[in-house]
Amino acid sequence: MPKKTFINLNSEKKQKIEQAIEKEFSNTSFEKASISNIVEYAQIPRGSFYQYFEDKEDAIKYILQKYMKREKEIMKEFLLKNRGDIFETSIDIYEYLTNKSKEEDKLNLYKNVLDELKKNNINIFQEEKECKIDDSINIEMLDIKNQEDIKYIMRIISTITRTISIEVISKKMTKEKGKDILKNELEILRRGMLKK
Amino acid sequence: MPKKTFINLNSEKKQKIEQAIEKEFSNTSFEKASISNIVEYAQIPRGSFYQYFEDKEDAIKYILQKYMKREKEIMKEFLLKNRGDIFETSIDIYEYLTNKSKEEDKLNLYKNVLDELKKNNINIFQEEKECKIDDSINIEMLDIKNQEDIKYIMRIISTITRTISIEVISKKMTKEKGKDILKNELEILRRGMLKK
DNA sequence: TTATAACGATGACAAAGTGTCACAAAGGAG
DNA sequence: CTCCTTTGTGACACTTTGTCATCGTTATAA
Repeated sequence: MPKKTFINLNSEKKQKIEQAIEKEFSNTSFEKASISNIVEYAQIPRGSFYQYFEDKEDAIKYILQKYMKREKEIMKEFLLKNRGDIFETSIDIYEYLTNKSKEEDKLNLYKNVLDELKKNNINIFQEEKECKIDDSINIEMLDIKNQEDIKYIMRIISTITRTISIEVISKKMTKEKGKDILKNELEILRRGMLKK
Repeated sequence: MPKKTFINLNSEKKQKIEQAIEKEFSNTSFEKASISNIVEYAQIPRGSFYQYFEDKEDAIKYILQKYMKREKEIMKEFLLKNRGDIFETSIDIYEYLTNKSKEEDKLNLYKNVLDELKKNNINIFQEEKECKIDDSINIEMLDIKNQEDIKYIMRIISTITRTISIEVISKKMTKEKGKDILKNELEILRRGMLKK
C-alpha cells in the first residue's frame, strides 16, 4: 500500500526508511507512534514521508505485510519438517515467535505486529489468494466431514497459537507456562470437547 | 480507572459524560477518537476531562468495563436458558451481539469494544476473580481430563465466538454466513479434529 | 462567625503532531 | 536546450494534547 514513489526508491534509501519505521514501532505502540519521529530517524523531510505513504496507517500496513510474508515462509518450513502435522507445527511456530522476542529491541515491534494480525483476524496458516498452504497439510490425520472443515480447523489453530504467543511476548506469562497451555489446548482440539 | 472526582459526580453529569464518550467512540475508532470532541459533546471544559480521567486510554477502559459487566449478565442468562450447554450459549451470544449491531449508531462502538476485548484476550465467558460462571456450566457433557481443561475449553470457545461476531459486525460477512461458520466450528470443537 | 482546608471547575497556554502546498531540483525524451 | 514528469523540501495552518495557575464552593474546626 505504499505509494509508487516509495516502491521506486533505491533499496538503500528504502531500507533506511523501513528501519526508521520499525525503530519507532519498537519504541511505542502503533497507536502512539508519530510520523515526526519516523522522519527524524530516517533523516528525510516531512513532506517526503507523505510522498511515500498515505499516512501512519499505511506505513503500519506495509510493515505488517512484510512480517506476514516472512512468517508464511517459516510456516511452510515447519509444516514440511513435521510432515504436515498442524499440531506440531503450531508448537514450532509458538517456539519461533517467543524466541524471536528475545531480541529485546524488537520485542515490542513483534507484539505490535501480532496484535494487529490478531485484531484483523489474519490467518497465519492460510491466506486466501496467493500462496496456498493447504497442499503442505497432512489431511489424512484429520477428521474432515466436509470441504470447508479444513478452513475452520486452520482458523481455530491459528487463533489459539497467536493468542498464547502474544501473552508470552507481553510477559503476561513465562514461556514454559505458555507452552504448557498451548499443548493442553491442542490436545483438547485433537480429541474433541464432548464426552463420548 | 476513572479518578475519584468522576466517581463522586452526580449521576446526571456522569451520564452526560458517558454519553459523550460513547458518542465519540461511535463515530470513529478508539485510535482516532479525540478528547476535544468528547469535551465538546459533553459541554465540559477541557480541564475537567483530565480531572475525571487520566487520558483517553482511561476513558476507553471505563467504557470497556461497563460493557463487559453488561455482557456477563447476559451470558449468565443464556447459560441458564441452555442448561449449561456452552455450545448453544455460544450461538445465543453470537445472535445477541450481531443483533445489537442493528442499532446502527452504536454499531461502531460495539465493534470497537469487541476489538479491544479480543486484543486483550478478555474472556467473555469467565473472568478470573469476581463472578465465577463455572457453576452455571454443565460439565457433565464435557470431556474433562484434568482440572484446567474447563478453563482452556472456555478460552477457545470464547475466542471463536467473538472473532466471528466481529467479522459480522464489521460487515465482512452476512449474519447468516457467520452463523453457519460458527456452527461448523463448534461442531469441530465438539467432535475433535483428529480422525478416530 | 470566621478561618482554613479540601475539593472541583475553568480555560489559556506551551508543546507537539498532522497533512498540505508552493516551489525547487532532478532527470529523461525529443 | 527545452519541455514535461517525477521527486524533494520545509514552512505553514491547523488540530490535539496535557498542564497549571486561579477561581469558586463546601465543609469542618476553632
